[in-house]
Amino acid sequence: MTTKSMDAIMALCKRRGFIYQASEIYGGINGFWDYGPLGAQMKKNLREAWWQDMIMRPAWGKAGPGGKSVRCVPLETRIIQHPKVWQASGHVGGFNDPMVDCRETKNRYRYDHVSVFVPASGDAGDKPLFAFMKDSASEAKQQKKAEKAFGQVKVVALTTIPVANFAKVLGPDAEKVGTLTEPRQFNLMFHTYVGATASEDDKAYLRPETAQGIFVQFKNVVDTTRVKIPFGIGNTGTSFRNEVTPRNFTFRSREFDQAELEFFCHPDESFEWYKFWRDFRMQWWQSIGLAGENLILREHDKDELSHYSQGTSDVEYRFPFTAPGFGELEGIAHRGCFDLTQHQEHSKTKLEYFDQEMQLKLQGEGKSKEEIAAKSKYIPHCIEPAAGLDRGVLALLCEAYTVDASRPSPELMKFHPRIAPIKAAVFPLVAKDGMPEVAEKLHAELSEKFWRVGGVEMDEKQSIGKRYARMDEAGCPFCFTIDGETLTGQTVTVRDRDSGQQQRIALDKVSAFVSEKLGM
RNA sequence: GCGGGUGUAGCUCAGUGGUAGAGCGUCAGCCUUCCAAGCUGAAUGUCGCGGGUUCAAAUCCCGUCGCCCGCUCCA
Repeated sequence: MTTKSMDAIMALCKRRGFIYQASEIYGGINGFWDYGPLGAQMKKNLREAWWQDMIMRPAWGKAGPGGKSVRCVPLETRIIQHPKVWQASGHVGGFNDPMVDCRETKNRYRYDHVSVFVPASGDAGDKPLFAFMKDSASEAKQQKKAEKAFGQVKVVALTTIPVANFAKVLGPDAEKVGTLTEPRQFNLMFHTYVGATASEDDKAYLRPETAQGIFVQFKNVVDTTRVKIPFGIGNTGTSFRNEVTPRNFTFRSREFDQAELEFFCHPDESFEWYKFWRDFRMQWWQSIGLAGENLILREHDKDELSHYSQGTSDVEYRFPFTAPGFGELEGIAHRGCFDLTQHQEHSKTKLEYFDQEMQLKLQGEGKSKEEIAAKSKYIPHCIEPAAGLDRGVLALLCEAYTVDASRPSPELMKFHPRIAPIKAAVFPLVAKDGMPEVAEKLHAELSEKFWRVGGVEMDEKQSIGKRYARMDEAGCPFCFTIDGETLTGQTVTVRDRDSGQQQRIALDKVSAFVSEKLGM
């Protein structure tokens, strides 16, 4: 396997209008990317495919565990939620830790975890202060040095030492003094202010994930839509994370779109549903063009799991910049009842589900009242397939990018027809002899039929080779050419993008041909 | 955040102090009966941005921003 050139992919994305740097004419802004005309359509196609296959006809109509039908409903929740949402979810608590870096060793430490040996008497004079991490190798080493320097020592927290005195501090693993940076906040959530006065009381966050909106509206959906467990709620939209290091083209962007499903089920069935969604999500990515060995499903090890999770898998793609490793496209997590329980506690609102079917079933089985009550009223467990749409687009771009030196136009994008932003193109072989008129008519017919799913192009300029080449880079799967035979025999050639092969089909069968290839 | 690299036309890049260039692409015309073909012509740049040195800066200096690579981080 040869690794594709990320530089070449990025150049093509710019050149053909898939992806532009955000705010480029102002010098760009780190971690943000815009989509050009082809990229915007392509990303829309990906989102539509997700919406169709996860909400409108979940899992392609497959039956779930126990032969149960899979029902999902859509939801659209806001980027800005009540700040308490993020306290309940754990995002506020988990990511507010100030850190200090060591310029010498490149180590990074939690500011409030660093301790320091100082002289028991107080004044260290011009001798250094010895920082260390409790229960690490640095503790004994620094203690020895400190006792040699001061005799009696005591331990204080680094937080008690003025930053101005950091110049005298010897970092835990450092050889030279004064290598620790001032403490810096690493808060992955974006802040904003709600209301024009923008005081601290108005502080709010831009969501770091779309999932919490689903949990927050879980009760409303249950109360107003007649859904019954098991069922899913899908939510797509933009999320924000202040990534420490945005890197690798759009892979780690600070603003990105997610497509998340929360599938709620009875705790006893949750593991079966987890496996169901895990396996389907893998098949789904394969179905839209990530069919090769670059896509893997990776089950997390036990020690990687969150404390509440009974299982997590990642769908991972081998990007050119991760190869030979893989990068995450989607995580499928068994989240237990963690999120609903958290929101129930923080909001003081009952988020239990009353399962009448379960009650009737248990009654029929003659179970005790206590058991029936316990088993038919519960906080549902939740399976979360959470996909990154921008990462999906990036993986599809990387997978599609192909260089074939034997072709007159070596670079082409082998998009799956469902994802391709341009679905078909119509060319008159030469711009005369009545061919443009026929082409225009066919173009109008195809546009009429397919405008909902993507572009249909018509091009009569320049040589036929250039026109094919342009469509290759845009990833258009089929080009139809009107030639002399069209005028006499009512047939056209259809050129397959990936093979360059042509076949003749009847002019009046072109529309049906495209429909079939698009699976419509 | 640290270290290294880099930034000139849409793309790839040349240009080491003295009039901003090439190839490709794009556009127009001609030609052209199937693969970036040929001919002619055209448009496109605050040389990433800001400051400084200089008679003169794409070029030297300082700062800054973006991108790439490595480290670090990544609920």
